[in-house]
Amino acid sequence: MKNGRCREKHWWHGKFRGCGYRVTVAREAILDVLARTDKHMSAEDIYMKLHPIYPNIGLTTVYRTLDVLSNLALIFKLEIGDGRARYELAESPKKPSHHHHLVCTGCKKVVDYSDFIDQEVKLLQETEKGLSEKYNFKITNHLIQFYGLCSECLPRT
Amino acid sequence: MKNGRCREKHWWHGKFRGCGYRVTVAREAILDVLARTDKHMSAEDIYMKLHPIYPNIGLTTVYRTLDVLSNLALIFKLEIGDGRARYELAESPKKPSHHHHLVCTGCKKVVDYSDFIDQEVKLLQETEKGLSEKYNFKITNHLIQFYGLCSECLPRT
DNA sequence: TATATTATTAGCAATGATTATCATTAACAA
DNA sequence: TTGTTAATGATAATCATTGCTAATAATATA
Repeated sequence: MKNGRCREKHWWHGKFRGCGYRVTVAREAILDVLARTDKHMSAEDIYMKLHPIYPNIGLTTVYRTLDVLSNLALIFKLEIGDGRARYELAESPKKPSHHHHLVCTGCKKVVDYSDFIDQEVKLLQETEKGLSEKYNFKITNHLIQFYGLCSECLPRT
Repeated sequence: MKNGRCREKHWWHGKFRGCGYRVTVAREAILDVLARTDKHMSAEDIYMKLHPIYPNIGLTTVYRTLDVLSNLALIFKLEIGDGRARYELAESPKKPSHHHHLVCTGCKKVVDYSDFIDQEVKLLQETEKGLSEKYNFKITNHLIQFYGLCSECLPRT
């Protein structure tokens, strides 16, 4: 059975090579960490998770690798307003492909949701079209996030 | 005729006092700068604008004041993803009361839009209600932003 | 109006996430 | 196996923002 731990070829190897990137231990390890969690981890979270197993992978490499993986669209960078970026795998069997985020401003936990996503996407498309024309923008991206307190943080306020 | 320059009492004086804040030159000057622009300015933008007139207002004070004004909900803090927060007056005759933002990733210009806002608000309310119940969150806020290139930045790519 | 109280401020140092530098190491094509 | 060159790790640098502290100014009170 396949898993992310062994060094056999994964589908993304082609994507790496096709873009002139090499397949390295650090890159596989970081992808692997993100593939094994449903959390939204910061660079340092990933570094800490990796360190016991790969003590020679530095924080700088984690940042650089996350940047590469972002550029390859293998992962998404997510800013939740606390000045520390989080990352999540772009495609995952665990999560719906198109989703938005619900962020707890207490513990910074992020929940993926895809409820109402069809209506959201529909409205987004209309809005995007309208805005493009009216303001003469080439729109490339959007961001929808809800902020609040989760059930664990709420009692603590 | 009233304007923001003279030191006569403004409606927000009550809000200041009611919350135990004092009305100071720096606070009025910063509110005034934000009231006179439709741009979305960073702390340093505001500092630079203020400096020729009030050379004794320091950058630290600008940050602190923006924080106070944010807490009083007189202004909104706006993060556009470049690590530098922008600020805008919460209520202004110049801009629609409820609006979202269209951000140019080239020059970081921010356009307020309120097109489609009614549908957006309606959907947001439904989504918020649904998410609150399903995930047991107390939702306090939301963020909708579109990103793209404005007509000036597009040709430069 | 003069004075006491205490919030506010300026200047500077410190923080903390992220990025640049550069000598060394490792992928991988041949 | 080896040469080329991308990738790495350690450290220093950056940059927006915040902490600190003595000095100042806004307001309450006499």
